[in-house]
Amino acid sequence: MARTSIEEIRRRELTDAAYEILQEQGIAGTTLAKVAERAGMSKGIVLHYFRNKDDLLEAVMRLANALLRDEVVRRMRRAKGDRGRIEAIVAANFAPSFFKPEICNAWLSFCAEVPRNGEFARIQRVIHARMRSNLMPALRALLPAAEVEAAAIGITAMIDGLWLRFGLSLGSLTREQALAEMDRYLAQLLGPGAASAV
Amino acid sequence: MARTSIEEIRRRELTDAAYEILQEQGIAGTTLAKVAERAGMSKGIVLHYFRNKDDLLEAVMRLANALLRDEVVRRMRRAKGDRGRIEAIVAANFAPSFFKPEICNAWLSFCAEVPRNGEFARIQRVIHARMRSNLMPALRALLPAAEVEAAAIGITAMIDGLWLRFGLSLGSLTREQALAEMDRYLAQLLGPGAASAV
DNA sequence: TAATTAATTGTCCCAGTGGTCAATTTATAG
DNA sequence: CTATAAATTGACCACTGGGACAATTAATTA
Repeated sequence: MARTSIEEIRRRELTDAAYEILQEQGIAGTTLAKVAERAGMSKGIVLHYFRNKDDLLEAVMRLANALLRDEVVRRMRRAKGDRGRIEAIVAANFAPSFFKPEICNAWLSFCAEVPRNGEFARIQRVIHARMRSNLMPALRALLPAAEVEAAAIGITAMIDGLWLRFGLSLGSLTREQALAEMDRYLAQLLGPGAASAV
Repeated sequence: MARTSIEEIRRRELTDAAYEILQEQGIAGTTLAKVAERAGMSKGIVLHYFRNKDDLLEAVMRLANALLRDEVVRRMRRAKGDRGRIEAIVAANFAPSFFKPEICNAWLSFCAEVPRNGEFARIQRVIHARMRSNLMPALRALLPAAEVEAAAIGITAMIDGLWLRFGLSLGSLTREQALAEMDRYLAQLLGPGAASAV
């Protein structure tokens, strides 16, 4: 059993609480006091475990990022073949446990601050880079070299676009529609493939 | 010559100033004091012409929206044929005067608040609805009925996704790449068409 | 048990914010 | 020129939020 220090536990509890509040209330609404209350602790403790508010928010984004990364990894392990790997990546991004309006809102709040927060920007770059490096090998195996780059951009853009629309227009875009749209796009790009398991 | 009241002038000056600050500093950074200073007025005057901060921000979003709408209208007028109309809509969304990181940041700040601001949500719905109603007639003329809906979602998602990526990953995605990506997508969707003029 | 360290609390502070308002300046009209 | 209305200012207020910190409590260790 892994030894878990109090510090690790508290940081995780506070990060979880902050993630919840962020989803509900956005960055401005994510107040140290609210986070502390949600976590059932005093406000003072928050700044005992995090240098400042930005530090806490960074932890939140790393958490959200890790959650997505794990989902992708889990599905890629099960995937068969290059096409299967790409479908796994897509499916992970639209997994029911992630593809929720509240989570989209959290990402959106985060993205909106990227231009003014160097560390946020760094995390963002890491996320993009990972997505890309997950996609590329399979795309290289499936497409002529000249098309690989454009395909990678296209897939990520389509994912992001559907997320955005999903998060904003409550109810007017369903998860099923989003998945169908991705399938359709992949079919155009890579030719018809097996129906992806959800 | 249209009679322009002082009130109209001031509101526009303040809205312009707020739009600038929003692009640079996000919603939280868009302070009444900063807006007033940028517009060369006193802080008091801002709340003389706008009920409150949200009211001002709404005006900003309506301005940004109007700027995009005008660009779309202008290009659609020049467009020939259904395919041309769709290309015009796309081209408008990527026009050099709009497709700028700062403007993307402003939109992002706005989108991030949509879930918590009813009026923002309303404006957002209007924008989506207009985009859709611009697209639909041409798509209906070009595609089998069963594909129209998915095509509309796909095009808007691709546009949004490219915008998002463009705004966030400074420099790693160029306007040219984004346009190429859209052309490619439209070609897949509607078959090869004339190279769209920029 | 005593001493030391770690965890946690609650208070205090201060800068900054949106918002109000009476006072003042400027324009308009009689 | 005067009176009235409109435009504009700047001082002021209440409040909130992030952050600092001394004090307290709980846990460890000797």
